[in-house]
Amino acid sequence: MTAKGGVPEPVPAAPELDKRKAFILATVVYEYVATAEPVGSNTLTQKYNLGVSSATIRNEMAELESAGYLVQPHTSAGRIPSDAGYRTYVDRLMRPEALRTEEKRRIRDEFRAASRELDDVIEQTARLLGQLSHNVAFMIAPARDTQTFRHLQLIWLSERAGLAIVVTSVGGATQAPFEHDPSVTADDMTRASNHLNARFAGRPMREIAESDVAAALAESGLSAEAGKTVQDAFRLAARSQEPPALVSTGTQHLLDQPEFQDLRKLRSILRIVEEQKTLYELVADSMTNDGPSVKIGHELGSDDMAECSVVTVPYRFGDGMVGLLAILGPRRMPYARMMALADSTAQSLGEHLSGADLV
Amino acid sequence: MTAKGGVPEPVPAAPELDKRKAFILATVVYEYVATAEPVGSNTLTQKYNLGVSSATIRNEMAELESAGYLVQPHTSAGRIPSDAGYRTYVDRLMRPEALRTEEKRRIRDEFRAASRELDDVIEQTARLLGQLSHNVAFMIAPARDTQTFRHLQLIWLSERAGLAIVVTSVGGATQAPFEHDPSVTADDMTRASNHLNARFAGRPMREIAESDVAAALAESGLSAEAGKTVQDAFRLAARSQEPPALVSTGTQHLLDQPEFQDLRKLRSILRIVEEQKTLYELVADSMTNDGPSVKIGHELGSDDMAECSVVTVPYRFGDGMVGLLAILGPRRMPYARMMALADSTAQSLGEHLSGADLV
DNA sequence: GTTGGCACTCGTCCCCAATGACTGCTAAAG
DNA sequence: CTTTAGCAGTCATTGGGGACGAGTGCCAAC
Repeated sequence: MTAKGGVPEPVPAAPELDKRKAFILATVVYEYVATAEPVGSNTLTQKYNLGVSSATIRNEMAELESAGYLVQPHTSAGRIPSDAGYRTYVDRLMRPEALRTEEKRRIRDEFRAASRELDDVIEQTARLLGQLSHNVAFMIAPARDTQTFRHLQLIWLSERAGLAIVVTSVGGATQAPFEHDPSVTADDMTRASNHLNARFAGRPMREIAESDVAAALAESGLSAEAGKTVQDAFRLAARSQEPPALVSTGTQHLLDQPEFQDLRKLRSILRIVEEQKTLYELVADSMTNDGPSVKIGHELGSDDMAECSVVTVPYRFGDGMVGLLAILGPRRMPYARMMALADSTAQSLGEHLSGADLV
Repeated sequence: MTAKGGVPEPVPAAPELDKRKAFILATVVYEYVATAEPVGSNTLTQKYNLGVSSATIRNEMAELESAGYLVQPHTSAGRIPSDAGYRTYVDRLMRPEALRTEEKRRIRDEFRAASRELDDVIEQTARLLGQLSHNVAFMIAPARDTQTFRHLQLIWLSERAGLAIVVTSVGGATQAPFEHDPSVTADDMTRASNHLNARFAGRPMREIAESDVAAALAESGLSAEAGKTVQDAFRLAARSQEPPALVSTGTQHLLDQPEFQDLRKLRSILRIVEEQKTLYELVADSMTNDGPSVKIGHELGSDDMAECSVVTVPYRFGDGMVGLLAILGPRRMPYARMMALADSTAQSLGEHLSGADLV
């Protein structure tokens, strides 16, 4: 009941699946992931030491199919896992994988030489993950509202117009232009922004409500006009870059996958990857999870992505900032390894970002 | 000697090609671009009114082949244009196309609603051009050194560290972190930066040499230490974002082209598009050209791109700022139309960017 | 210089038979 | 009640072979 050829498959407890069914399901997933060919009862008995004949396996597989874990591409083919099959495999059957110490070190080393600018780090991490996973990798920058407010700076470019710059704990500065009524003096506005800085510096952006800003400005004793202008400038600069930047790499790896030789499927996936908004929506909810999450096939909620899976891991750093790192590939992906890669990378990224005095 | 079916082809003067050869070459390019099928002598005599028999055309085509303008994919196929054939077509044979007024207006209208932030405008333009051209479109942001310096702002984030922000005429602000020796007071540095602002505001970045900055800081009478710190901060902030940002869209359109059904070709192209650096190098030299430029097949200097062509148009705005807009597609592309699209888009983009008070 | 005619090449298409990888079922054995 | 061997049946894949046809080059005649 242990694997003979290839990597051994574990046989964990699984409620409604008896031990043998669980082993068969796990082995079908493992074999299909490795070969991309539907798995038949003979392959199973020949490559793995099951102790029973192929006829028995056939019966078991038929039951696994009617229970929804396996499907047959066509009558005379072997079985491949369904979404539910993969799901069970990921949740309960597979042996979680840890990277070898050497691999972990290689990843950590990649960050040693990394840039100190958040945008660059994120882009470089995406490239690294694309290379390591041989899949599409993409990164979502930490949402603005998980960052800490540091400074609002008003820069005068002309009599009536200027640039408002909001500096947060990472991710550098975002800016928005503002104009102001001549009745408001630059001096007033500078004092108003100083007041805001004193009052809110070090606070997480999400805690700085519009009403608080208004109240703070009102109590500063400055004219309502000046307060209003500063408040508008602050809001615009704080809100820019939303939704957060998304960078993706490695689309060329999709072409290596036998399931994407069909160009129609490939095209719709490419379109979604390019249209960053859709991609963002597919995984945004995983940002609040802890550790690696997996979405398999239709779980992604898009027919175009039905043949894909996505592994995501949030990366955290500093004081509660959180972004998302993701691997997108065919549903038939080595989940344990992808999760380990993503997890280690998120870990190293988080350490790098926390340790550094980032821009 | 004029076209019968389809759009008529022009018959311009062409030194070593007599009128008939020129017409045949132009027609082969036109027909091949339209159908993606090698063009034979019969197709030509049937679809176009040549006044001679197919045998004569065969003789002419054989000569065009030995002169290097046409090639035969295999013995029993028609001819397709070579790089040189396309080149001659583009330079001397094709009738330049202008967009219909209605199309031009549609493009102009797209910009009416466009963002005021340069990065957003560039991204939106890339998407627009991808859609219009049904090809890959990419944009190179205006090089930093074509921009005008407006303001250097030092922001204090702690006792010894801060953020230097350089605001230029467009493209918003770029920033770099700096640290300073405690012996230098913040006040000194602020005065130093004020001095720089007074001295250089409104000057093109490329004219502000390191030595000028050093000289200006020296003559300001501030300590060498303060001057040095400010100079470093300025240099770093000014140099960030180099090479300029590149955004691309429309890779999915490549999949529609019959020449890229072969996934090997597709993969290497996708890799290059993703690796923005290579793409940048392929076309960077066209930035100084005036109006549309075309690079055909091997002219791109990359074997991987041998089946592609790129149409580029610089877009100019403000006081000498220049970026690049490009369409990348199969060598078999409707050059006149692509050039017209790119040109009109660059025009509208330039107008939008010049007219607006951009961030 | 042009043309019609002709033999020749060669990629494409389609049909069809052979193959073989599976299955499900059944009846017998454990 | 479970397991197994055996067997008939299904069906995608493969490869051969012939027909097709598009297109060429060449040549002799105009």
